[in-house]
Amino acid sequence: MNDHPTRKTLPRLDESLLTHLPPFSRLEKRQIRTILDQATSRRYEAGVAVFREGHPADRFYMLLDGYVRVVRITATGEQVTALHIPAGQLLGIARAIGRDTYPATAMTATESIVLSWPTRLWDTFVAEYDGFATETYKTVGHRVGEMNTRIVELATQQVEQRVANALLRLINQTGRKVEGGIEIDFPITRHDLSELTATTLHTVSRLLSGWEKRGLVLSKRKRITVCDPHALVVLGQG
Amino acid sequence: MNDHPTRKTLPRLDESLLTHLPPFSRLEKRQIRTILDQATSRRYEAGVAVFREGHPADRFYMLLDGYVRVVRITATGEQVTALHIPAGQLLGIARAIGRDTYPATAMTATESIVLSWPTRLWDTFVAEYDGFATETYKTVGHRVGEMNTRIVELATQQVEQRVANALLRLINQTGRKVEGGIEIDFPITRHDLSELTATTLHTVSRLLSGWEKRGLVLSKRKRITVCDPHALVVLGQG
DNA sequence: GCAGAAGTTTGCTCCAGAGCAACATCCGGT
DNA sequence: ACCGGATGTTGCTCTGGAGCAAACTTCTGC
Repeated sequence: MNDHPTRKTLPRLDESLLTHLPPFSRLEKRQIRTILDQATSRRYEAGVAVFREGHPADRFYMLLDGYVRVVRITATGEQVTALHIPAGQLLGIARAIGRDTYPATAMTATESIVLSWPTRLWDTFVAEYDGFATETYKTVGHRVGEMNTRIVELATQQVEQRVANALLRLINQTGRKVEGGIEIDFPITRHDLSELTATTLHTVSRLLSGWEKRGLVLSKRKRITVCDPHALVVLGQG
Repeated sequence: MNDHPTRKTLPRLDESLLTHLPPFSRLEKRQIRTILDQATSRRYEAGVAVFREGHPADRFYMLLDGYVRVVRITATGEQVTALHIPAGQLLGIARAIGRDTYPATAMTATESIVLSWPTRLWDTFVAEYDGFATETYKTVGHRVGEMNTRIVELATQQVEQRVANALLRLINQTGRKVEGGIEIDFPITRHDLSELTATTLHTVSRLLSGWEKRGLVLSKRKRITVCDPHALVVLGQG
């Protein structure tokens, strides 16, 4: 029963799922209906792969709910997180950038709901649906910008700055207001953060302890709340 | 006379300049003629900016001859090289990824010849010229892949491995066979190499000295020849 | 041919942060 | 309630490579 990535062809997907998402926002109800009828809906639990680096890119995806980490795995088995993707974005769009295999692995960070379509529909989507291509390429552009930023950070900043910045980015993308600050909306371990900032979980742990003593953050197991974002910004600038 | 970036509207550009370059290779002579007639040709000396990060992306470019470094400049003024672009590739294609400013600065590494078009022609190119969009997005995809690799390298490898890999990439992209090995085809300083690998020129210098003693490379001022690529590959794996 | 600039080499010191180890804490399953 | 496996904390050591300083070499312009 608890089949790992659960495939569920839901009775009928509601159009409102897509109408407000940028790649589809300019479309008519009828078009969205067609798109949804071609989609496969699937629920993944936390920590499983949606697709894997190097595999043929036979589907593309829209993350409806949850969070996905885009990771690369090195020859020695270490994982490096390249990107976090929040709900409402396309992923696995290798086809858009002329690749026929996925350039990285996508792992769910939380339980997630994902729609997907076979890649052969890609060209149809681009041709038929007004604004789809443009919005997709904006996403690509945004991710290129993020990657650029990551490179600069890795190249020039100290660990403390990188971790501070990573935390800020996470609360920006996925922050949820709680009493006492802004909490990262999904479970994240010290180890996850260390993969995101290219350091060790030990160093992350030490930094968080230090910040907690100074009242900048509040952290429990797999949970981090930022109490003083501004102080983190200052740290992040170095 | 020696006006820094020299603008030269050459008497007439020859069609053969573009016919064998991927974004244009499927086009007819007549179409290429039109494209060339709309282009501005310009020569840049080494070490000048073609366009700058953050400026409005009002033109897109094709590098006909030379090499260009794509760099980002940090708040503290350090430069980080994100990418090297060899002749025959498009650059400054912010428009393709939905951006209206350039996400990075492009600096010539050597004297270079560049064609450019106003960005408002972009949509026309995409619509009218078969294969143009596809090939462009392949380029984007390739660069995304490179950036990903850079991130992984920065996150997991030691300096020696990074420098070895950078050298290998350079000779792959721009290597010229000479007696005794493969030489990087443009002048490159220890400092350039350090910006490419996120280290200091001192460390690069030490590494090169060491490798030279072991017969792996041969380096003069601004010139590096790789004598034993295979040994570098081994070093690069760590 | 000379002066100054640009690029390179090398020695020395120092420290951020990795690596290792040991322990503490929490959580889920039976 | 208990056990075992994740997860988190903290102390200690050690080292890669940054930072600084000084000298050397090669170019460029006058």
